[in-house]
Amino acid sequence: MARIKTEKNISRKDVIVAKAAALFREKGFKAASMRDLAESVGVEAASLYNHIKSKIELLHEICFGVANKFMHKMDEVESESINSIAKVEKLLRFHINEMVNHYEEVYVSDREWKHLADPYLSNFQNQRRIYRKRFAAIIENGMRNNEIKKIDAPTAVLIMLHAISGIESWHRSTQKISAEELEENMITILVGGLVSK
Amino acid sequence: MARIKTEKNISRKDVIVAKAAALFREKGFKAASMRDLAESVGVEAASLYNHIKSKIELLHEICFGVANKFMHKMDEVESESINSIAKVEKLLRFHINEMVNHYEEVYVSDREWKHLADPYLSNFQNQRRIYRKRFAAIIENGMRNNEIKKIDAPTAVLIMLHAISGIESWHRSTQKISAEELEENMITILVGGLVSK
DNA sequence: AAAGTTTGCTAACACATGTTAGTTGTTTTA
DNA sequence: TAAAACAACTAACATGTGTTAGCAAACTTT
Repeated sequence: MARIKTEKNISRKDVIVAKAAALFREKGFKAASMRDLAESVGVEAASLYNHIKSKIELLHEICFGVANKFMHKMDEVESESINSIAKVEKLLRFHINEMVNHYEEVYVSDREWKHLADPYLSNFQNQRRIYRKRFAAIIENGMRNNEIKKIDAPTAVLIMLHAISGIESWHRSTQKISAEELEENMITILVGGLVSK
Repeated sequence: MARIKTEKNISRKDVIVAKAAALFREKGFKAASMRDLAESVGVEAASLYNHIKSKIELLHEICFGVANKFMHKMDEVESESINSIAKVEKLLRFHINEMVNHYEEVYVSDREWKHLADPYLSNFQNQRRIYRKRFAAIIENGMRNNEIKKIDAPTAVLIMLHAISGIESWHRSTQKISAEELEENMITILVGGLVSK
């Protein structure tokens, strides 16, 4: 009857959520079973329910944890007094770093949110829509200032966000360039494609 | 006992595969049940097995159908006598068009391939790896000719391919710009981020 | 050390899943 | 039009799923 090990300020639930993120990332939400998760936590499946309400709750935790983090960053960046390109770059670097350092959660939030059920589903979709609108607004502002070439801002946002989700392939690959190189390369290409020359 | 309707040169199996692609795209491979598929085809679940061997076979058909199409295009483009940027642009336009016009299949092939089982899984992953290497080789060639700025080619490939998969969001969105505008915007940003100025 | 609380276990349930067997109806072929 | 092939149906099975009930062990508090 070995207990789930915890460290200071990390609840057993947190441990389960983290393991769930890794598992959902690997197999997908639907394909990952509670028995799989239990094994990875080192416990019987039923025991998980002493800490969580349901499987879907794990997905809530992951998705909204990520969504909130990005929304807060957006608040922060919007309120800074820097030009639009700099704002875009700051957001991109944040996305890249999150994708590199909190791969599992971000990936799951990105790819598995469709398995959420209402009202969480609508809520999540709303947050996403709003986030992208705010991102697009920054780009449109940059276009008005002639920092950014004339393009469709929502399309630019979509390209950038999805491009970053490509870091998945970087993680998977065996001969990785360093995280710093990756970041600089991505910024070069993505921001380079935006600036008006 | 209404039969599955077919047109000339389209087998009942083709109809099922197409419906499966739509369903897998909507719900994900694991979450889509054979009973769901049967309903969408207009038949009982067991009847599907007169035309297909298994659920996973449907995924094979979709994934390798898409993979082969892209590989053939790569053959074609590689053998053309045009500069590297033009090759990249041609490939990108092909990707964009496939994603716009054969959304379901391409999306499923992109997102659901991990549910393949060996030996198909390894085979598919191999094809992907090879495709990306060939794409990266074109970019590296462009760098040697000073058409393309000095960047990590595999990273550039990864950005471009994932950026295009963002067309998913375009499909989902209510106020779409036209497919032509979408294509031009994507090319502007992606190719613009590559060219050395 | 006793009492209370937390966390684990085993067993089981209800249900959804992919798939097969056997049969009946429908088209195509001879 | 009879025979052969095809494609649909109903019924069922085996398996895997998320989850609950009830109990035992291990911490925590008093």
